[in-house]
Amino acid sequence: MSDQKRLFLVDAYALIFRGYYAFIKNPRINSKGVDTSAIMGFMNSLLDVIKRERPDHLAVCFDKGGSADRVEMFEAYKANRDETPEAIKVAVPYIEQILRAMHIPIMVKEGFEADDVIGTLSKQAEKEGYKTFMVTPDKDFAQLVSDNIFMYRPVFGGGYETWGIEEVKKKFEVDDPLQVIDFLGMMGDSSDNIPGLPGVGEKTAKKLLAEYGSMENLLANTHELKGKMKEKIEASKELGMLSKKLATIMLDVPVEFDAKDFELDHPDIQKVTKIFQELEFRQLLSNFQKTFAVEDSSAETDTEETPSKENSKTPKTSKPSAGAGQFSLFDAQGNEDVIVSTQSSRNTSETTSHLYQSIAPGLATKLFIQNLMKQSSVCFDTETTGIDPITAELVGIAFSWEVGKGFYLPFPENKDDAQELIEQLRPFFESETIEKIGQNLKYDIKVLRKYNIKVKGKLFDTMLAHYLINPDMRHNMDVLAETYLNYTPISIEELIGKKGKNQLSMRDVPLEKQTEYAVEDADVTLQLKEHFEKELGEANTQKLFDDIEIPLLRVLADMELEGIKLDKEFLNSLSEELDNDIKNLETNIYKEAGEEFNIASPKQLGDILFDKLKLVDKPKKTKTGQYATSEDILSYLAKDHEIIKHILEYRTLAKLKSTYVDALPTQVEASTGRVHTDYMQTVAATGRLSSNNPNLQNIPIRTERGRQVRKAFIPRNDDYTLLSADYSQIELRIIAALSKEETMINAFKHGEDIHASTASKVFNVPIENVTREQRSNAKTVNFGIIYGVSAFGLSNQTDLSRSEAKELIDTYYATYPKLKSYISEQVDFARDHGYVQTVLGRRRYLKDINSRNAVVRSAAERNAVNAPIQGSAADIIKIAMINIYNKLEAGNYKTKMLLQVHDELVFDVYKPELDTIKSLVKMEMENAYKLEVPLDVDLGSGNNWLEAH
DNA sequence: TGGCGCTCCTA
DNA sequence: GTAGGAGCGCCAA
Repeated sequence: MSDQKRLFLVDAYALIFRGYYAFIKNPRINSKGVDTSAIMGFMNSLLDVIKRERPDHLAVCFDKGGSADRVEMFEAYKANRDETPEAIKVAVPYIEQILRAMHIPIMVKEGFEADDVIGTLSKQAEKEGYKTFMVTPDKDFAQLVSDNIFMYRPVFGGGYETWGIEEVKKKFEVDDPLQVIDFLGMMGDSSDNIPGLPGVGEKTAKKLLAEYGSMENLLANTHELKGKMKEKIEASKELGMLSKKLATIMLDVPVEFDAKDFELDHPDIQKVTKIFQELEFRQLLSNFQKTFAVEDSSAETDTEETPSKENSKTPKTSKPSAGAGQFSLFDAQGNEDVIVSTQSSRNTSETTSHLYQSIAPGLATKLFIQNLMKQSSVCFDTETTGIDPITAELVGIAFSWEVGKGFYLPFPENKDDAQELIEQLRPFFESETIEKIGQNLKYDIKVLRKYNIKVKGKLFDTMLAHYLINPDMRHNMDVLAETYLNYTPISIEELIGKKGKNQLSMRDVPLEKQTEYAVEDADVTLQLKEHFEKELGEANTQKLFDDIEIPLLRVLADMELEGIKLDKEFLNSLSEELDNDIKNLETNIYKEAGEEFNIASPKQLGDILFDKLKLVDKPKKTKTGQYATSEDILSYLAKDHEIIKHILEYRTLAKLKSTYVDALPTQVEASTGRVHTDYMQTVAATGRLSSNNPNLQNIPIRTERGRQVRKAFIPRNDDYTLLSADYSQIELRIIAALSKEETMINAFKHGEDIHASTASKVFNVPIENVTREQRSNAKTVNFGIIYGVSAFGLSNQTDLSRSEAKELIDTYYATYPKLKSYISEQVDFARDHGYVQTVLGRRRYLKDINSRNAVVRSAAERNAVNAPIQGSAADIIKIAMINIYNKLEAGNYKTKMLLQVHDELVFDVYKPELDTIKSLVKMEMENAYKLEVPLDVDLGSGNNWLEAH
C-alpha cells in the first residue's frame, strides 16, 4: 500500500440496519429488556473495519431530517418507508455516545442524507490527496467511485470487498461509475422510493444502458424501442429524469473535511467500557480492548475491572497486528503440560453444574488419551471449519463419558501437526471394544475418514435412535435436548454468528468458548443416549437400530465420500443446445402474447393468458388467488392454442436447464472432481432415504430430452462401467405378500406383467387381449392402491369419470378381495394402536387417525396404508445395501456402491469384476428379505447412467 | 436476505 | 391418493 493517507467514511444508518436485520431471528435483548441488536451490529462492523484497516482518518456519517430537496422533487420520496424499528431508534443515541467516547467525529447536516455528506467529503478529501473508502453496503455509492474513492462493502459470509472503478464497471456493466446514476434511475430502488422506469428491472436497465449510455440519450431515442416497452417508457419520460435526479448523490453539502479533526484518535477506554458494560456487551468489550490494547495502556487497567471471565483471560500481550482477533489455540503458555481448567459453570444456566476442560498439548494430551483408552463407551463430537465434511478441517474434538464432565482437545491449524495429533487418537477411534456415541455420526465419520481414520467398534447415534423412536419429529440436538433433558444448549449462532453476515469459523472462536460449546454437545449427547437406550427397547426397534440404521450409516458415509463422476463438457454442450431452443421459444411466445413478460413467473403468465388473451372463460385459481398455470391445466388447453404448447415446452426446458444441466456442474467438488450427495437418514417419515446437495434421486428419466442428463453420470475411468440394479415392482410385491392375496402373488410367481394381469382380471379378458388403455388404467389403480386410493383421485389421473373410477375400484377389490381386507386391517390397527409398522417393525405414528375432521382423518388413513409398504421397501433395500457393502469390503473388490434411488442401486464397477458383481448384487438384493412373493431385480450396465438402465 | 407459494423432477 | 428436494419469483422484515 502507498503512503497516501486513507480516510474511511462510515454510512451509519446502512450499517445499523444491516446489523439489526442480522439479528432479526433472535434479537439481542439484555437483562434490562433493551434490544441491543442494532448497536451490537454496528459496533461489530466499526471495530472490524478499524482492526482490519487501521485507518488514519475516520468519520461516521448520519442522516438528519431526510432530504428536503428530494422530498420537494418527489413527494413519495421515502414517504412510505416503514416506521423505523424501535431497536434502531434506541440504538442511535447509544451509538453517538460511544462514538464520542471513542473520539470519532460524527458528521450530520440537517436536511441532508448520509449519502450526500459522504459524497461531498470524499470529493473534498480527494482534492487533498486522500484515498477515501466509503464503508457501506449500499450500491448507490458506486456512482462516487474514482481513482481515489472506493467503496468498502461488507459482504455476505463475512469480510469486505473493495470496489474501485474496475469493479463498478463490471458489476453494473457500465463504462463509467457515473452511469450508475442512470442505471438506478432506470431500474428504480424500492427501498429508497426511486420510482424508475415502469417495466424496467435490473436486466432491462443493463441492456438499455449498454445501448444508449444514459437516461437522457434513451429518452431522446425512444422511437427506436418497440412494443409495450416503447409505450411505457415514452409515457414516463418525466419520471425517468426525476428518478435520475433522485438517484444522484449531492456533492455540495455545506460540510468541511478537516484532516486534523478526522484523525483516528485514542478512545477514552474507560468511558467506552462503561457504556459497553451497561449494555452487557462482554464479547464486544474484549474485542474492543484487544483492538486498542497496544495504543492505550489504560486498557490493561480496565481489563482487570471487568467481571467477565473471558476478558480476564484476554492475553495482554496479544497485539492486534497478530491478525483478526486470532487467539492462539494453545495460550496456556508456560504450563502447557498441565490440563487447563477453563470454566466450571455456565453463565446462563446456574442450575447445571459441570466440568468441561480443554487439554493442552504434550504430556496432558498423552495422559488424557491413556485415560480415554480405559473407557468402554465414549461420546465424541468433532468441531470443524465448516458443514461440508469433504472440505471441513478439524478444529477440535470433544469427549465425554460421564454426565456433566468432558474434555476438549483443540487441533492445530497446521495440517501436519493436526495429522500428528489424530494419529495419537487412532487407537481410540479404531478400537473395536470402545463404544462410540454421537449425534449424526455419519458427519464425524466422514471428517475423520479424511484424516485416514476408520471409526470402528460399536456405534450409538442419538439422531438415528430418535428417528426410530419418533420419525415424525425433528432430530437436531437442540430440539432433543429441550424435549428430553429440559436443557437449552449454547446455540452455534451464539458462537459464530448467524450464517451469512460475518459468520466466523469455529477456529476464530476463543478456546474457552469452543470448549464450553463442544463439550456441552458431547455431554448432552451422552445424556440423550442414556435416555434413548431405554426407549429403543420399549419401542421394540432395537433390532432395526442395531441391524439396519447403524450399519447403514457407515455404508452411506462411504458412498457419499466416493461421489460420482460427472461429464461436465457434455452438460455444457447440452446447456448450449437448451439455451438455443429456449431463446427460440421465448421469441415465439412473446410474439404470440404481443408483449414481453417473464414466462417463469406464474403470476405474470396467468395474467397474460387469462386476462389479456382470455383463453378460458372461467380460469381456475390457486388458493392464493392467482391463476393456476400448472402443467395439467395448461396441457388441457394445449391442443387449442399454439402459445400454450410453446409455454409448456419452454417450462420443461428452462427447468431442465436450471435445475440439472446448469446446476450439477457447479456441485462438483473441486478436490475430488466428483459430485457428493448427502443422504439424509432421518427425514423421511416412512424410512426412506432422501438425498440433497445435490438431490440425485430426482434426475429426469421420463422424457427423452430430460433423460439425456443421465448421460452425464459416468464411471470413474475407462476401466470401470456403471451398473444399475433396480427392484421390479417392489411395492406391489410387498402389498401382495402382506395381504396374502393369492391371485396377485401367483401372477408375480409366474413372472407375469402385473399390470396386464390385473387388467385381464378386472376387465375379464384373456391376458393377451388386454388393450393398451386397459393396461394403463389397471396400472393406475395398482399404484393408487399403494397410495391409498379414492375414486376422486383415480378419475383425476385417468380419462375415467368419477363413477367409472368408482366402478373400476369396486371391480378391482372384487378381484383382489384380500387386498381390500388388508387395507381395512391396516386402518383398524392404526386406530387401535396409534401407529402402523413395516416388516421390520419400523413404526409410523398417526395421531390424526381418529380425527373428527374427515379430510385430516382420510389423509391419516392413506398414510396407514402407504407407510408400511413404502417403509418395508425401504427396509429391504437398506438390508441389501448393508449386505452388498460388507461383501464388497470382504472381497476387496474395486467396485464401489455410489447411489441409492429408493428401489435402485448404482455401482461403479471395475470391468473385470462385472460378472461377479452382477450376480452378487442380484443375489443380495433378491434375498435381502424373504417374502411370499419373489423379489426380482433388473440389471443393466453401460458407459453412463442412461445406458445402464 | 429469508420464507413461502408454485411448479416440476424422482420413486 | 404416498414420500421427497430444488429453482424461481415475489414480497416482507
